[in-house]
Amino acid sequence: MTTSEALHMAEATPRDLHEYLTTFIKQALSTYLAQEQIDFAIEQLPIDLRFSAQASFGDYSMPVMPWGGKNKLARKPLSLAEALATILRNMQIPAIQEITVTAPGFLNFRLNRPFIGQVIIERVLDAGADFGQNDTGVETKIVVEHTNINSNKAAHVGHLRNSCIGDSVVRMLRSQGYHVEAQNYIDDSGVQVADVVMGFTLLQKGELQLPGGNEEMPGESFDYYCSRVYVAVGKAFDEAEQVKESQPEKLDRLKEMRKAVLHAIEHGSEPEAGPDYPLLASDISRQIVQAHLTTMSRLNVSYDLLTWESTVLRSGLWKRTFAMLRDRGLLEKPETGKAAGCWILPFGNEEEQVEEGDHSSDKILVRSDGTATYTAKDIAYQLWKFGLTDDPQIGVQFNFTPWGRQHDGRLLWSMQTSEQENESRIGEEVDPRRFGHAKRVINVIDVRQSYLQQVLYESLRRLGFTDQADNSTHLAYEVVTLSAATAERMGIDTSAGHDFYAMSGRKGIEIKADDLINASIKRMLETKPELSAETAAVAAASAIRYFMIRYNLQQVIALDMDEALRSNGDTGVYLQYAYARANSILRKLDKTGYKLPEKLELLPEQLEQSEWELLRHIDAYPRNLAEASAKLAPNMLATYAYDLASHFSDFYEHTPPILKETDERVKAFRAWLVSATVQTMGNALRVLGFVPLESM
RNA sequence: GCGCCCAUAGCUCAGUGGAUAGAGCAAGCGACUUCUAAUCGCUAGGCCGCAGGUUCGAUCCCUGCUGGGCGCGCCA
Repeated sequence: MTTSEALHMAEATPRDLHEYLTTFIKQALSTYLAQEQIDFAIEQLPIDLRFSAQASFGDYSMPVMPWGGKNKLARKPLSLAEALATILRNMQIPAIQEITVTAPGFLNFRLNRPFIGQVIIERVLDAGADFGQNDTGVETKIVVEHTNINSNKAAHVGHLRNSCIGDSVVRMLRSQGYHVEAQNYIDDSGVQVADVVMGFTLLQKGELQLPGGNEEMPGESFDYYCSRVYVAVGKAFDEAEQVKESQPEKLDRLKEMRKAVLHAIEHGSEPEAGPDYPLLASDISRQIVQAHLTTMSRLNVSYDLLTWESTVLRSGLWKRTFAMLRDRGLLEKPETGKAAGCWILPFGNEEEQVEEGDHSSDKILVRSDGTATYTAKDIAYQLWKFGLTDDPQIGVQFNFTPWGRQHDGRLLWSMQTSEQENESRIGEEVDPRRFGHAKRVINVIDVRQSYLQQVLYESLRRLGFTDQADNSTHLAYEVVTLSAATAERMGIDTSAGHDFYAMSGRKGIEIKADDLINASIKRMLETKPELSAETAAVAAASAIRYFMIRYNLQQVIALDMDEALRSNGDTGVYLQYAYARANSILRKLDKTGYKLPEKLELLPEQLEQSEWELLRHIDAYPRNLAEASAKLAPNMLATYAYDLASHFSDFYEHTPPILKETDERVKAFRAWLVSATVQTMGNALRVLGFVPLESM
């Protein structure tokens, strides 16, 4: 086999070893079926090719036991495997060195490693930054909604899990060619914002005291300050609740005020007297959102569009959606019972009458005071994401204005009502069809809102939008809690002896996102004091992003500070370190004046086990990325990247320094291999949302 | 009560209808005059929660049970 023949193979071969071997297995199988005169559809036989469990078996193995059954080929697995092995051997495939059969029916392939290695390296370096990219999703638009923090307080680590998952999913889908729009939906018209607005008003009247002082503390950011205000208002409610027997007027006053603020925010109208709540609320929200965006940018998270709950309301989108729901007879307005005077979406089974006091599964969309619930607004928003609100029956239009340029150069847009035109508009008209109009919508929201998401999709279904309902995905993830050790260190009562303790933003029991990031940067600098501030920040971001996505989405994370800040072992820092080491080799080679040969020459006849392991993991990147993306499972990609880094470390430790290599063929091969590793690692890290560090 | 999720090494977690269940941390031992030791090697550590069932084969699928978490609000 000459180099040119090998190159020709590279073009002719499918994208990876898996596909390459699968092709031959199918050929052999069809030969076998003809030989044995068996009439059976090959597609019915699963080809379960994988890395061999042990190196002694081979490089790739496949069980044929599932094919032997009575309703399949009705053959003994072992003899079936033997027969296939014979056929495959006769095919004289140059890339396959040896085919063996082991009990109870495995077909094992040992490959011609130098030959395969050459093809793999060639393929990676040809593709470059595109290695792993896929065009499956081209011309399909997906909206991914994530982050979604109430605009009333600082982000905490729970929000970080959301944004890290969301941003990783966005990047994975983009790697598969999808046109992805990342939307950050701001709940700026709910009770939480109202409470902070109340807090500011009460502070002004001198009716509220904040622990730590009523003013912003030196160096305190606005979102942190609002967190204190929010907690203080929550406490005021709690205290009023406790004395409601003796002083009922205290609680009544607070509730009255909250109601007034909520109404004002929802309608956006200026009050005839008293404070301008809507203006205050909008001012607070904008500042807090900017603070959240700054926090997220520290983790390299960015968005395409900000959407606002208040905009959904004030544009009339909810009103029109409500009319549509009502006109189609989907809503009810009970005159008695718990939901008297509300507009509800009925979900209860009419056959079995719910007992008084029992829970009803009906969902209230409009409260008896006429205000809309979160779910209601979310239905309208979901319709818009699919472009369904272009329907003349709804026909609500929005304006889109630039919010600002993000840290990565991506322009962030903000959705506004068509009346808000006078805000800083720059330049030309923006086609409103540019946003939304998705084929598929993915909502990254924690698992506690599963029922609400179901209601949402069921509403679409009842409106007749069944395709859209089917194309809506609730990407549910479990919450972040505090480990017992970390909770105890924060002064939380841990006498109950639980393994973990839930956070509570309302009570101020939480770890704030920026505090975690700052602590991580500090730890990086303690570990390696010579690091630049920028490198430490990137390493810290990698550590946190990795920590937030390495778990199954169904896994509750009990955040432990020691664990989250660790910078060795199975961490994001390890990935960066491996990448930096690989880059260092290339730098040093370059410094010594070494130039990689233009063409990849024949590889050494024998490859080290560590070289081979690294090669086949590189080869498997596109397949792993595609699978992780299809399953919306960032943790799968994290695991892949860790394995790759780990195999590189193994190679690094177990082969002599390339710089001192005297055998030119070996030196060239290893240099090429490091190059391919750098390319693959770098590509994977970017999909994970890391900024790859060439040195650290 | 009803519904959803989780249970794998001391701890935190991967894992797959298939061969001897894997990492990291912690513990013990060892490797820096050698391309970055934020690394690597070795040792030790497992009724894969329990009991049935399906299967040639189950840690994985099904049923029941136990323990834990979450949801069931005119909050979001």
